[in-house]
Amino acid sequence: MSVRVRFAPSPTGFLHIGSLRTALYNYLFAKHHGGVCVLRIEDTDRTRLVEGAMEEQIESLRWAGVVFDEGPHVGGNYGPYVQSERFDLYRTYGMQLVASGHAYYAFDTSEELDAMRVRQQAAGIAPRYDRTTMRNQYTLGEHETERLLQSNADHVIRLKVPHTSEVRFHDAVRGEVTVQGREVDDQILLKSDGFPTYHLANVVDDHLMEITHVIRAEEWLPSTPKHILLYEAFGWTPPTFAHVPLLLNPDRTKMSKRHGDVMVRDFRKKGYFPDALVNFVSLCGWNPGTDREVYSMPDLIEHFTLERVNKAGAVFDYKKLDWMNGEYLRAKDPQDLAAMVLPALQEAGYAYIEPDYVARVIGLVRERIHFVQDVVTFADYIFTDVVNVDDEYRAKHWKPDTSELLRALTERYASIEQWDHTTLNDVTAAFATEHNVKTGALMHPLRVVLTGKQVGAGVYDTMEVLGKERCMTRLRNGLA
RNA sequence: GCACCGUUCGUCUAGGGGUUAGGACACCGCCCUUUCACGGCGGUAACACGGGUUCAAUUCCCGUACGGUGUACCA
Repeated sequence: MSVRVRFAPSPTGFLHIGSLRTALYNYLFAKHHGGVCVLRIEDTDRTRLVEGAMEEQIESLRWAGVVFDEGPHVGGNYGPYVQSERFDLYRTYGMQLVASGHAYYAFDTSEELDAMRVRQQAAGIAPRYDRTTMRNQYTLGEHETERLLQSNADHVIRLKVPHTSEVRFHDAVRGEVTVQGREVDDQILLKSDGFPTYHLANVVDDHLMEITHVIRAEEWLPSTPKHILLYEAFGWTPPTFAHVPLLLNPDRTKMSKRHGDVMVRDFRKKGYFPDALVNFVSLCGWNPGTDREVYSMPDLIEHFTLERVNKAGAVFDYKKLDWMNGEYLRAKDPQDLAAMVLPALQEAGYAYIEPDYVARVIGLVRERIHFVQDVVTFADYIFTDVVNVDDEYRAKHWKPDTSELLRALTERYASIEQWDHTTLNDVTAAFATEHNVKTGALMHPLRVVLTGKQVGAGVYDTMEVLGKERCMTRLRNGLA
């Protein structure tokens, strides 16, 4: 049987970085096995819907390179792929369970349920729905139940958990997991608004869509027994489950926005490359067992296996991500990078600059920056002729005879025809020797006048990119 | 509280009955370099604890501790 997996986000906000990783693992697993990756939107909570969230999540996933074979945006033979469009289905299957005695009607109000939990906590017992004392078809009896249903009383349908059973399943990441039936709550399957809960919708859809492997975050592990029980109640074969570890904050709690950016769009906006982000995030909780750190999407697909997914949560290391992004920055074609940074240059107010020239600038400084768009501020003195001088830096290197020396050097430069690194180096070195000064006494002042900044690429390389004319102008103006 | 899951350098991780416990990020030092980076070399730094099993345990088993997740008419 060929592999079919799904990523099933809820459209309640922007795509979380942890969700991206879950989606990625699903995608990698599917592609590794030549299978199908499905996108399904779980919008059964009508109160938490956020308009545009589905589109944003799909866009973030597309940006990251996670592509789906089936989904609301691409179609497929198992649709619809949005749960609210499958509404009737869940009621049908829920009623089937009532008919077979695996589920039942309950009429409790939320106040009554709250009171029940308060009582249970006071008594020191685990808060779980008490089938024997609450208002449901068992305590109310057939007639009263029927009467309430006839009168359109608010009601839900709950799973009748066999409390004497033992639920056992094999998790591809964690091995055998066993839970006592008495620990499992009589979960609501159909809410009073007629929509299914995650648990019902999830099981029905995974079955109907012929999902073979459910790869999801560890937070789902505790409710998996409910799902297993549902498969059993329906008489269906459950898929293979794989609960992947969580992405964590530095304090090891579930990764949240309290500790930094967590939305994929935030990373995108900050200038991370999608391939770098994907590379990094795939290695949080999974490892191919080699010393290699850099993997392209095809590499990841080739090497990914569930067996090598870790059990423990992974703290998200922003610093290492930055390093990874730098690796990609240095490996990419400057021409491509130039195209990416053009809008930022325009936004910064600089006149149009030829992409070829921008590419040269990027080649000049990319060892020193983490993000492409850093070039805009890092090398601002190349995009404009306004040089903002770092006074402290100038004071440190500007000696009494510096101005005179530089004036003489400038006139020497005037005669240079081959304005490149080698010539500049030779001419400057010869000049230093003639005047009996160290080259350092020349280099720093040159940097001050030409760039204004202490930090930057090599002076000769910078001069080469700047060009003779602009260098001469800056030197003459700067020494006037 | 209860249930489930987890625990190798600060972080991501490799390893697995006998290893000098390996790599990466970060940090420190040196080299390269007239800056800062990049790169190269080197360094600091880890098997949570206690019992077993075994000739031998970081590795297997059991406890404990600590941590996380879950415990909704949310997903």
